[in-house]
Amino acid sequence: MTAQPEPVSSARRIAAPPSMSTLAAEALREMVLSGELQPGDRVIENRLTEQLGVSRPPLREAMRVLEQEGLIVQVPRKGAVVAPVTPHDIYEIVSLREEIEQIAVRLGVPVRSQERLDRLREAFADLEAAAEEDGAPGVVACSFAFHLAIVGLAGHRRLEDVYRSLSLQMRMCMAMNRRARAGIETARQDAGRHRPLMELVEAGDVEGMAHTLAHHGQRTYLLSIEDDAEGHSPESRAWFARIRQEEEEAMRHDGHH
Amino acid sequence: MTAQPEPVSSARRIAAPPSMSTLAAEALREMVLSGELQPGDRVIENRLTEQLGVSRPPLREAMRVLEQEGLIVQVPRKGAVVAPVTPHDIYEIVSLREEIEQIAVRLGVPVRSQERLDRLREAFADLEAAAEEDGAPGVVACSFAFHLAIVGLAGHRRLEDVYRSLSLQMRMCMAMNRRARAGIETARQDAGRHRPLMELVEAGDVEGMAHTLAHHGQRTYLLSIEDDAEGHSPESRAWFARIRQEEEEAMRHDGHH
DNA sequence: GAATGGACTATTGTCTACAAAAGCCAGGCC
DNA sequence: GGCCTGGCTTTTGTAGACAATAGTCCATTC
Repeated sequence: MTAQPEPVSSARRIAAPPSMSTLAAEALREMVLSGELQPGDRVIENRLTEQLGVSRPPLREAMRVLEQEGLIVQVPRKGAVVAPVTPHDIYEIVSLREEIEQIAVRLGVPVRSQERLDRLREAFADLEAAAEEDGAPGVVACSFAFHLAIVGLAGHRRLEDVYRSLSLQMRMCMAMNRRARAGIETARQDAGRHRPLMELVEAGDVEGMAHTLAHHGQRTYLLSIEDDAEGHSPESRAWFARIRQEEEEAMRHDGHH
Repeated sequence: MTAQPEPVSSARRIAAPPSMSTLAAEALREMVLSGELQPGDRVIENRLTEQLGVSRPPLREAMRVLEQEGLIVQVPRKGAVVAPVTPHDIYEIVSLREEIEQIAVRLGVPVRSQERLDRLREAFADLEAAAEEDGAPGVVACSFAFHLAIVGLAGHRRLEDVYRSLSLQMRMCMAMNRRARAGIETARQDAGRHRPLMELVEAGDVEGMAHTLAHHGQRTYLLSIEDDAEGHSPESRAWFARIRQEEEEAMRHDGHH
């Protein structure tokens, strides 16, 4: 308490020196999310080391992280592939993601933490800016960031981590080539729905939030998937049927108004 | 078909050749769960390599996995420590764990998948056997396995993975020396409460399951923590207060009956 | 006597090299 | 002609060594 030998405390916090393994993880993640690597593609270690300019050990650590995030799967002596996604997987990802949103608004909206609200407002501003300027995939990232900030209202790190992981997986699904257009289109449609969400947050309307999120736009992208008969489970089939019905009802409602 | 140089085809499926990194992860996880390593303890790589008999690269991969599981935290150039747990962390772990149980029974109990029910019955049998035979920590592991099997009814891999991770963190908390006794004691108390749960599952009573799980015994162990003023957040404080009140009410109810 | 500077040690981050297993292709045998 | 079998290639798993950084301790100085 007598003397602090290091007065560089305020700027220090931000400057975290990123290790090679962390950088490799980010790069690999980006490759998956951008669609450069598609579900089912093999992930060869040697191939990537020269591509990313790192050695194999850090790359392997990065792959272990991606595996935990659900973006790739590793089979012990056979190698790794980008996680294939079946309709059942879509069901798991989206249903759990919605459940977590519900939990988060229930926990977080009533608290009204200024710090977290500011973070959300910032994400909202970014989203609106991105929606106006470029019609590019930047909107997708901002949309996910906005939703993440909503979940962040709860101040529940573990809840947020799970949500982040699921969002990554959902983005990976959207990057599958045949769906890509639908994904971006969905994001554009959603852009208009974010303002009502923001207003509900400001008003502290938990019920409204829960209801709006449950019928939020990112679902519409699911309708492009249903046809695939392969990889359905009984649960996923029933769930898709329910979603489709709800969406049709919502669209009919929109048409009538 | 002429001659099988390796007639071990049926047993093969089970015998997945575990790599050193996997073994290291299991060993390290066991050290944390048993309390040999306690929250806050530093995890030195060299120290562990000679202890576990593996080299550093696989050990580092193992640590990355444990980090994702929430059992250790790594700071870039400073090293790793066993994840410290504050009351707020306890709040996060237990509250999310309960939410997931609720989701799981809602999704899983009505399905009545024979395969998953058999798995649950097996876990229940193991638990009862362990409860009768040894009064040791084997009961704790079986109790967690039983709960995991309940969540498994949903057939929702991602839900199950999150639950598994949270259970590991909860076991780690229980391994903190001052709470250890309370943890095991709790497990013993719980043993008697598992049969009703099992019966509700067999009866397909979703509401009953949800209610019983919400007031299930593993909460009682939380009462031994509340005093710690350090590391509370507003959310955790309110939550602990609510739990304590509910538990007192339940105990009073038990006393009156 | 206390604070500051520097050197040292301990520890992490990374790379190259080696060993083993799995898949593949060609050649031979039935 | 088809299938097995042998070796070869590719790829993964692991080890040991080197480089760089952060923390620590001691000596020196005010």
